[in-house]
Amino acid sequence: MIETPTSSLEHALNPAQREAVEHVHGPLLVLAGAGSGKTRVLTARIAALIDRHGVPPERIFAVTFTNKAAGEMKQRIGRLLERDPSGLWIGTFHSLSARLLRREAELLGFGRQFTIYDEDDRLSLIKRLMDQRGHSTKLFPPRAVQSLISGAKNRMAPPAELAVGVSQFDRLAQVAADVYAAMGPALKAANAMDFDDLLLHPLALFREHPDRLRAYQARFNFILVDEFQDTNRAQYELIRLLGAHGNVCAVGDDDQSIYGWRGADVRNMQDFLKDFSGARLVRLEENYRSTQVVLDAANGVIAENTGRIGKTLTTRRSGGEAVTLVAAADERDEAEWVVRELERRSAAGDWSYAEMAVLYRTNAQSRALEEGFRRAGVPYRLIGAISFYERREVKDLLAYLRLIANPADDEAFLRAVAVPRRGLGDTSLATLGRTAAQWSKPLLDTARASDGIAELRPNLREAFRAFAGLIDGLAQRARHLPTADVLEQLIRAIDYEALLHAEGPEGADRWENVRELLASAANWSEVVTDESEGTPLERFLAEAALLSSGDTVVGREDGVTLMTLHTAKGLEWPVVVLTGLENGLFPLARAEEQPDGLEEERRLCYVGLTRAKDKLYLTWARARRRGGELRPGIPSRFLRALPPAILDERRTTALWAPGWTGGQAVGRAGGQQPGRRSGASLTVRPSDRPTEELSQDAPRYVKGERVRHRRFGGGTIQGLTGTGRDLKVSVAFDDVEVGVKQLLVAYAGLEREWESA
DNA sequence: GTTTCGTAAATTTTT
DNA sequence: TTTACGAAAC
Repeated sequence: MIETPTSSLEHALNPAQREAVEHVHGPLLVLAGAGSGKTRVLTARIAALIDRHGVPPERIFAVTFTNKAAGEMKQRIGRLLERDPSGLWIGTFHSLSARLLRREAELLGFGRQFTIYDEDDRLSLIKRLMDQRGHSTKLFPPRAVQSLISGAKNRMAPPAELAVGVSQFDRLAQVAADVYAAMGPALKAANAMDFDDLLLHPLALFREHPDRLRAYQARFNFILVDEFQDTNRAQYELIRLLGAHGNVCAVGDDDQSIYGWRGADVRNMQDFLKDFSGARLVRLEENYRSTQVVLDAANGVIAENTGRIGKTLTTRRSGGEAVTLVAAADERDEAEWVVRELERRSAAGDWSYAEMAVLYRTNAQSRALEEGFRRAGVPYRLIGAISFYERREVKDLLAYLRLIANPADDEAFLRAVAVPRRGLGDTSLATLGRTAAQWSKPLLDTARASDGIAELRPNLREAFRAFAGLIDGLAQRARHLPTADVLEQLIRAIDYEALLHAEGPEGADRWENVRELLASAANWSEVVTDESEGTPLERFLAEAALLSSGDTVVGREDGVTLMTLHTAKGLEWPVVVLTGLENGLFPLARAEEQPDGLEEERRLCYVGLTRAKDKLYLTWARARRRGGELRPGIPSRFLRALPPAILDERRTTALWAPGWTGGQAVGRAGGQQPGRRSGASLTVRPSDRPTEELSQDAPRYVKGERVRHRRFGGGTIQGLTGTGRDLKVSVAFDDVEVGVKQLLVAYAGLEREWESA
């Protein structure tokens, strides 16, 4: 990340940037191209508001895309001001809304101690509601139901609207509408809000209590929104309401809109100009990040999109190292090549590992990469794959804490009651659930009063009562003890350490995570803030629920960064490797089907390319294991959009080595490849072997391909089965006497006709 | 009849 | 890493 001299920051601003900083009153839309210094503008603007215009920090409402970005921005502002901007409201839409709602929950019929349901909680609630309401979870996948409901919420559409205009045969939409209608009351009964609710409830609050809207409008004199292209309609509405005074600065880039699948709507950028009349439009088109070569690559890709607002990015960094495009045999070979190359460049003193990032479309791809880095002993850090707070042991303990904070949290109850096993299984829990529904009480209350449940055997009633007693006792202590102490007592009470260690060697790692959780709980107890925004325990839980994936780092600080393209938004590195550039993976097959989806994938590719300052590597594999199956891959259509003049095309040695068969030879190559001397790859002139043609031998042998056998002669491949050593091909030989044969590739010694020719 | 435990299948991107 | 299913154990 670019470091700027602290005191003289504004001198470093170009005219457009300065205009964005100095336009203080009235609406402002900043169209900020990639790498055009928008973070710098935002921080300078906030610092100027406070320092030069005397705006108290607590009157500024600044929305960032991740909490990490908020933290960094706050630090930078602090450095500019040479003091801590305490009181400033800065964070994601979700965390700012949660903070606001904590103060106003009671007006909406929620308790102040409401909990935030994460994706898992919501899904399991949906499943339970479906069961309760007699909808088959087999016929109607809960995930599909959830995504319909979430989509409706993001559009601010009520349940009834979900089934409107839908064919009466579209049972899924009808089921979703029914579950959606039941979900509101269920969430309220559990005193819980899901991610979408965090955005919708403030709107309801402002609608039902105009005085609260006026109060917040009067409080937040200045509003800033980063990554505006990725806001959804509810978020836009929130800004429109809070920012009715017009002092709203929105910063975005329509070419970097990559969250359409979760309700983000680029139209918000055009609507801003309509809804905030007299809005000033500032374009930041000078890129300070990348070489011309990198920008040429990015522009080539994004130019294929239609309906762009349009802008021209320029850079003074003419030229630059060519973009290296690498064809690999499979994902393991791809990882190996990437690791070797990065190792080579690090050894050559070109860049340090911390200056390099490897990006991918799906989290599943991180595994092969991680293994490659580990095998080679090259340090790396993995961002966001599994959040700390998503680990089983952490979720188990957080479920207890949630239940202690909010006794109505049924999802927390169901998780906590199952760890450790208490002899209370599905049947008993279903009975408890039915009774709770009859009594209109949360599960914990029902468990406490389980003596009144005739259907339960006495020992089960006792087990429920004991569990409720445990929670009640801890809740009692939570009133005057710090969170960390409560957590410690809880761990002792359920003998969690022994439970983990009984799981074997893995349990020790898990126990380490528990200790880490204890440490972070201890940190939190120290922070003192306004009581109206919740107890330390409540804020600790909210923080855990709203942490973004980019906030969770595993590995060495000085290592190569590994993360998804989505997580990489807003970041930059001197060296960026984009992996898995194959049709069906990037762009994803599902997205390829609709034009909107494809355009969004293309923007995602643009985001990835523009993360690079100096050097881009692009890799694709001719075969890739997906879901245990080895599948052939062809180069991504995005690669065709790259200007040939800036490309340096290569293939890995594994692809050159004769006799390579599936994954088998890749392992062998890993041991003794003479790679490092010559850079582990050979340069191929594009004209010699067009990438389209190269794709045809993936994996090495592919259906329809011509091959030659020592004894049987020429033939055509009919099909492939198995992987690695067990890879079998069925070949229809030209000699009708021979006919169709099943051959084990590893032993058959087949040759490809074009190689032998 | 229940619970628990083993094995197998499945995952786009994330607040 | 959960979730789903089947079988053993209680």
